[in-house]
Amino acid sequence: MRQRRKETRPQELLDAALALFVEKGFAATRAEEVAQRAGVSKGTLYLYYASKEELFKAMVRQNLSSLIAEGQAKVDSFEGSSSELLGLLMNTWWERVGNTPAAGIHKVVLAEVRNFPDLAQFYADEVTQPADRLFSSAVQRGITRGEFRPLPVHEVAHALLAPMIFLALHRHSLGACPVQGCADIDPVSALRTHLRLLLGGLEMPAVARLGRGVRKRSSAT
Amino acid sequence: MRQRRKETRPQELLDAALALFVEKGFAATRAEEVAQRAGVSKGTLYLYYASKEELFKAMVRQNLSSLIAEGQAKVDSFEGSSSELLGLLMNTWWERVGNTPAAGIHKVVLAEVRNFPDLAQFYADEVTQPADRLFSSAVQRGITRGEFRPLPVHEVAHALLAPMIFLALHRHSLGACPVQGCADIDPVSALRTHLRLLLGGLEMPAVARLGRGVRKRSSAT
DNA sequence: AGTATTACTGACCAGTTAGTCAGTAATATC
DNA sequence: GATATTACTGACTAACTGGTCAGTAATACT
Repeated sequence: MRQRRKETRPQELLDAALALFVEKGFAATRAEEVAQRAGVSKGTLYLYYASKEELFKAMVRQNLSSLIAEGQAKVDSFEGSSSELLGLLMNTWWERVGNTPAAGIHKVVLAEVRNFPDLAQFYADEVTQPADRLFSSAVQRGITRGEFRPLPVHEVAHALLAPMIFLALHRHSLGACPVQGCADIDPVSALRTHLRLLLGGLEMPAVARLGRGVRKRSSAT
Repeated sequence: MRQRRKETRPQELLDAALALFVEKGFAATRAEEVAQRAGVSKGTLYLYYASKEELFKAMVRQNLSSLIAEGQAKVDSFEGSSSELLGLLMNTWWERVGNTPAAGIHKVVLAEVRNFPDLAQFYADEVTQPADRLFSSAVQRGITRGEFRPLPVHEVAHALLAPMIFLALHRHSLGACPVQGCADIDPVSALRTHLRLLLGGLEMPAVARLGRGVRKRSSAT
């Protein structure tokens, strides 16, 4: 039985698109499949979105753009220590992105931007750069307040983000496959270990904070 | 002019396959394209490899399997400190994998295993698990010798590997696209910062090594 | 030179899919 | 109830691709 529900179609199509694009990738997902999952015909899909690519962009905006803005606001108004801020950011990211289907968007973009050049600029403007600003500003805050050593901000942000995103990528690729002999790691525990390791190298040594000079560490310069 | 060069065809096909699979992905690369790049016709490609999938597997073996075995040998026979070993491993990985087209293989697998389930088990057996063993054994060595804190080995290995692989992934996706306003980071410098951060959290504090008790660090447990 | 062997070719087959549009039926208006 | 509007449908088009195989030509052998 045919239904007319102009208001709810876009959202239903975006939900279907997220699930299928993440599972199968952009090119390998058929437009008709998205339509079917949303309970409409292919023609209806093209009534709401001009092309598969526009559907994808709309889906990215819905799932990532708002979250990043929210996180930036959190950084700008945070009151506690910068180590706590980093922990909060990481946990929030994991709950709101890493542990949801949205994390799979990274996988799709990573894999297919080179085949769809238009998506590159879109994703850089809409996701990559705002996310980088977000984490970099949190690190910069720690350095400015004398809590963190004066390391290169972007590189530290990279070291923070990379294992999280990597973990998320894994869950949507090899981690989602039934593979023998591959012991899965617990994400939450891994992130805790990761943060602990990084803070060890990032925080000012206690001695330096007391003004008694910097302890010589590893041979790395 | 037609040529008969039975001996060199497989290598030429593998080289072409690596370049094209990395650039365009597995599904999006046409068999005929690989053949053309190798200077033969599509029929010849199928003379040497039974299917596109077998071609891909052969290409992975050629480019990754030998390197991992070599690295494992290096770990097993290493003499210096474990921090130096980690530095050596990371630099070697970057020179031999991260900074070569081979790094792009990760991207392809990450993106497409779910559409080609056979590849999952293959890649886990041939690459993921050996590589994990390699890095884990280096971390375990440090813990056993009392140089590193007794943290979860696999999770530390993950924190080590992830930013490297992530960097390599980036160079073969968004990093390869002409995008406005995206300041690229210097890989070598980023890896140095990364190792420095991790060793900060990984190495035993100097006080503990002298047997004067463990200094309390961050609030993380 | 003539013959046998085989590396190589490319037209072809069967199967796929983004996007279109003429037509259908569910609602709104009178 | 009749008419107008429009959300929705699905057959269709045009273009593409993994894999095949009958045939071709380069080399090896006699």
